[in-house]
Amino acid sequence: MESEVVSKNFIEQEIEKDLAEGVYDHVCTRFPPEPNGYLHIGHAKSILLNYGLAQKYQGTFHMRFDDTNPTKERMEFVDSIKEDIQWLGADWKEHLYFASDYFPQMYDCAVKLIQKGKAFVCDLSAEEIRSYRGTLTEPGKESPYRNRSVEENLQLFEEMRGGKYEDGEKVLRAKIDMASPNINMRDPVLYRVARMSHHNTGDTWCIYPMYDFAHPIEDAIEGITHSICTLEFEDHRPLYDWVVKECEFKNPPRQIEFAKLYLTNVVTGKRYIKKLVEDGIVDGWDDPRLVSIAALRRRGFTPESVKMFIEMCGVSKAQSSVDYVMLEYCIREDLKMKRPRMMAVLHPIKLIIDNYPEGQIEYLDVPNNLENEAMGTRKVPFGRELYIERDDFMEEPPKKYFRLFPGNEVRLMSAYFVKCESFVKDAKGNVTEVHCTYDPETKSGSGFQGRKVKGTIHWVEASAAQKAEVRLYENLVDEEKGVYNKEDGSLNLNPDSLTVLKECYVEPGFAQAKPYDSFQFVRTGYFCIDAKDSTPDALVFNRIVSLKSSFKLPK
RNA sequence: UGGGCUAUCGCCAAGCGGUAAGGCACAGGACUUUGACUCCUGCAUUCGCUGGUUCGAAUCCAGCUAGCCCAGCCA
Repeated sequence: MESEVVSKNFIEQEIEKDLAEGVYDHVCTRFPPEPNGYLHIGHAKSILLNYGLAQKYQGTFHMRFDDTNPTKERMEFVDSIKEDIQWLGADWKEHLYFASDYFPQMYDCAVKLIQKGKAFVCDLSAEEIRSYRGTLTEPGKESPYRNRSVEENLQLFEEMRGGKYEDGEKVLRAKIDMASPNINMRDPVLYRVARMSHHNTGDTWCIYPMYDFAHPIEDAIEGITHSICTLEFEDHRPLYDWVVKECEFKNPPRQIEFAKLYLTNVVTGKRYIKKLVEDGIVDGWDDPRLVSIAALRRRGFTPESVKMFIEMCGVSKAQSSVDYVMLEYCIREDLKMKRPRMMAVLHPIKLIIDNYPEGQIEYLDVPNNLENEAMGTRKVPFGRELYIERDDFMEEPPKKYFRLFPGNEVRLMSAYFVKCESFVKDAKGNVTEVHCTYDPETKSGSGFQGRKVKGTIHWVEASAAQKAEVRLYENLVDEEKGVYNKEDGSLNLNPDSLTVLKECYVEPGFAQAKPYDSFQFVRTGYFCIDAKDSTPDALVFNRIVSLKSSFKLPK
C-alpha cells in the first residue's frame, strides 16, 4: 500500500519539536466545550484535530466540559454534545471531566495567588472596572483596592465564597499590569460572585472562576500538554502562561492557536440562526441547511465524510473560508463506495411498454452499487407501466440528446432496450404518457450484442412504486450576494433553498430503510431518510448535495 | 492612531535560502447498462507591495498595504 507523503501541519511540527526537545515526553490533548449550545462543523474541526493528535502521537484525549459559568449552561447540552462527539468517533474512554469538579483546586490556587500578593479583592463595580481599564490606545489606572493587605484579601475572598456579597459586589482580580498594551493583562478578573445553582455543583459555590483563570488550571490539573484553541485566544496566552506559572504547576501545558473553520454560503452566527428558527425559515437548529453536527447527520453526512472534509481543509493560522462544494465532494466520495445506488423518479411521467404483457411483473437483478460489486444485487420489479424522469423524454430533442424521443431507442437501466413509438398529450399540450416497445432479447445480463444504444435511463415500476416526499435543499443564502447583507446586516436568503416534491416514486425496497440511511439516487443525487420529519403515507428524503453541473442536461 | 495575528492559483493548503506539492472547483479528451463513476490532459515564469542582503529569496532584513482579533464580573 503506497502511502502518500502528507505534510505535517504546524501544530504537529510544534508537538514534534516539543517531543524532540524533551519539553514533554508524551502528548495529551482535550476538547473543552462550554455546554451552552449545540456543536457545529467548526467544533468538529477542533474535536478531530485534538483527537487526531492524541491518536497520532499515542497520547491521551480528554473530553472536558468547561462549565464555569452557570448562567449560560444547561445539562441537556452536555448530553447532546457527548452524542455528537461519539458520532464523530472521538473516543475519550474514561477521560470525561467537568471543569466544575476542579472548583476546590481553583479556589486553592486563588488563595495561593492572594498569599503571594498576586491577587486582590476589588470593590469596583463592573462599570468602574471598565473605565479603569483604559482603552486600546490608553493605559488603564490601578484600582484603589489594589493594595489591600494579604490578610484583608484572604478574609474578603473567604467571605465572597461564604455568600456574604451580592452578585457584582466584589471580584477577585489578578495583580499584573494596568499599563500593559495587552488589555487581558490589566488586572483581569479571576472570580466573580454568581448566586446561582450550578448544573453540576448545585449550590456548593456562589463564586465562579473566569475562563482565563480556570482554563489553564483545568489543563494543568489534567496534565494536558498541548492546549489547542482558536486564534482569538492568542492575546490570552500571556495570561494563560502567567496563571500556570504563578500557581506553580510543574510541566505546565502549552497553548497553541489555529484558525477557525468558516464555510461559504452557510449561516453560522448564533443570533442569525435563532432568528431563522423564530421566523420559521428553518425548522430548528438541526435543519438540514444548517451546519450543526445534528443537521449534518440529519442531512445524511457520515462521520467519515465529515472527517475527510476536516482533513482536507488542513490546519493553519490564516483566516479562511472553505467552499461548501468541498463538503459535498466529501459525502459523495464517501457514499459512492458504501451505499446502494437506487432508482428514484423525482419528476415522474408514465412510460408504457405496449408489447409487454399486461399484468406481468418480473423481478430483475439490479446491482446495488456499480462502484462496489461486493455489495451484490437486489430484485426490482419490472412491468408494463413504469415511471421515468420527465427530463428523460423530449418531443423535440436538442443536438446530442441521447435519451428518449420519438423513434429513439434507449436502455432501461438493468432491464431492456425500449424504443419510443408515440406519446400522449393532454389538453394543455403537456406530455402525459410515453409509449414504447421493448425487445426481450436485450435483457440486461443476456449478453446481447446486436446493437447499441447511446442512452440509459432509470425507472420505477408503477404499481409497486413507493411514494415519497423529497426535499431538495440548496444553499440557504444567496450565492451571489454572500451570506450577510452589508447594508442592514440582514441575511441574503435564497428563496429556492428548499423545494418539496410530493409526487416522487422510489423502489419498493425502500420500505426497509431506516432513519439517517443515505442512498445514491441514480443521476439525481444523494439522499438521506429524514429521521425527524417523516409522514405516515410517504417516505421523506432529504437531498444531501446539490447536483453537480454534469448531472444536468448538456448545454 | 496601543497590542496580537495573517497574507502562496477561483477556494483550502504545502513550502522553513537552491529555483512553486496536493486537494476542491474549472476546461478538454477516453471509457461507460445514464451524460455519474473511473481514467488521462490542462490549470501560479510566480508567492500582498516596494526596496535590500545573497551566486541564488515565497523563504532572511527593512519599510509599506490589506484583512482578522482584543477594551464581558462570556468562553
